[in-house]
Amino acid sequence: MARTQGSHSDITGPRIRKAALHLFARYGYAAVSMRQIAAEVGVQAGALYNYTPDKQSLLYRLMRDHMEELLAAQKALPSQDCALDALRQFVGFHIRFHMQRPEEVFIAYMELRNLTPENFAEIEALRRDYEDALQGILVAGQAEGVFALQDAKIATLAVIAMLNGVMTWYRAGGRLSLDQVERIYWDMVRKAVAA
Amino acid sequence: MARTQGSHSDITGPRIRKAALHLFARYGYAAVSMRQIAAEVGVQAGALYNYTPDKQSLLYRLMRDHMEELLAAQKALPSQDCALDALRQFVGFHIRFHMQRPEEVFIAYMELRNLTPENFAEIEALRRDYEDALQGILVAGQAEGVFALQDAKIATLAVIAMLNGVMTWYRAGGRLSLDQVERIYWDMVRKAVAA
DNA sequence: GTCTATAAGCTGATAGAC
DNA sequence: GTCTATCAGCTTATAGAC
Repeated sequence: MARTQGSHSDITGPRIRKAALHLFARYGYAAVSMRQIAAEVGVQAGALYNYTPDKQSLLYRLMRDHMEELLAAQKALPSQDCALDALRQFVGFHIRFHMQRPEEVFIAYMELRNLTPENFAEIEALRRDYEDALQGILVAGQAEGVFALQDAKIATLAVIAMLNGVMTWYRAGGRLSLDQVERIYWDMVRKAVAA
Repeated sequence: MARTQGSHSDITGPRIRKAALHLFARYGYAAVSMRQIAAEVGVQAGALYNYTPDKQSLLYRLMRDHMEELLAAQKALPSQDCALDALRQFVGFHIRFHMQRPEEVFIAYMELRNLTPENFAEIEALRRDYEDALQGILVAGQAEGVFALQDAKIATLAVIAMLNGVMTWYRAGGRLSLDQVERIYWDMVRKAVAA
């Protein structure tokens, strides 16, 4: 990957973020050096600082971009006539969106503690926005009488935790197709919150 | 915490592991140095190597001790007459055991990738033993006709993922008591696997 | 925009004095 | 069993040549 001198501002930036994404996901933010990232891209370490002020900003940008994409995609979902349909849609969306970005998802919740307090607060706010979308569905379902929950906030966190569990074991080409996984989880979520 | 010379083999070892536990849980294995651990204990860095051959072994021992305690406690649970009672007991046990050891639990699943392949395989085997205990309950319940699951293995992982979610938000002295938390989760788990 | 060279400091681990 | 001193190598980030 060693390269000679030249000007590549358009492509080096994305390549740096992609290399950081792979390496952070695999070895963890703290265990990865700027030199490793540079080597993966094929530049010297000093060149990275034309694209990021420091290592922390690299991590923050990866996490912020991911959370903003997640929120934008969730907000773009078609509205549904009833809470049950909305929940089914949310479960399917959540599983598929996260399965398509396993590295971003892994980083987004493994590396929270490596953010500065300021950056952490911003990522947390985005995460709460996303949780609130699900909580809104659950509360609406309670009002409709189709869901029965002892505590809507905990139910929200429990559903997300259950769905995120997929990431720890699912591998494309394994025993189950994505459609099957989606059906299995939907069955459990539906029953868990049912009246 | 600075100390003068002396012989303390009986207490220094546990103190080192406790310091490593706190620091690894807070900052992550890769971000914590042997000097930081030594400073927390009140010895010089070189002294640590009387108790551990290296940093990796310190992490491995913390994780192995935790998993073995978890398995021993789970195996010591009184046997139940029916799968529903066994599942209720398992849910209560899991929540309470994990809430009492938030740092060990956090390390046990955040630092898996920092284990050597050999150590990782051993911890994974213990984790699988624990999952198998829950899976046995779910399969027994299916045979009894009280549970209905599309896939027992995924249901096992989903229930554990949901319960582990407690760790991310529960704080002692918060809005809910441990008993309430237990009841809320039991309600959702029970319904999720119900026939 | 990338390079080389460097600053200033930290890392895990070891050797030998006491 | 703990200390001090040390090794060899790594770290993030910057300065200045090209």
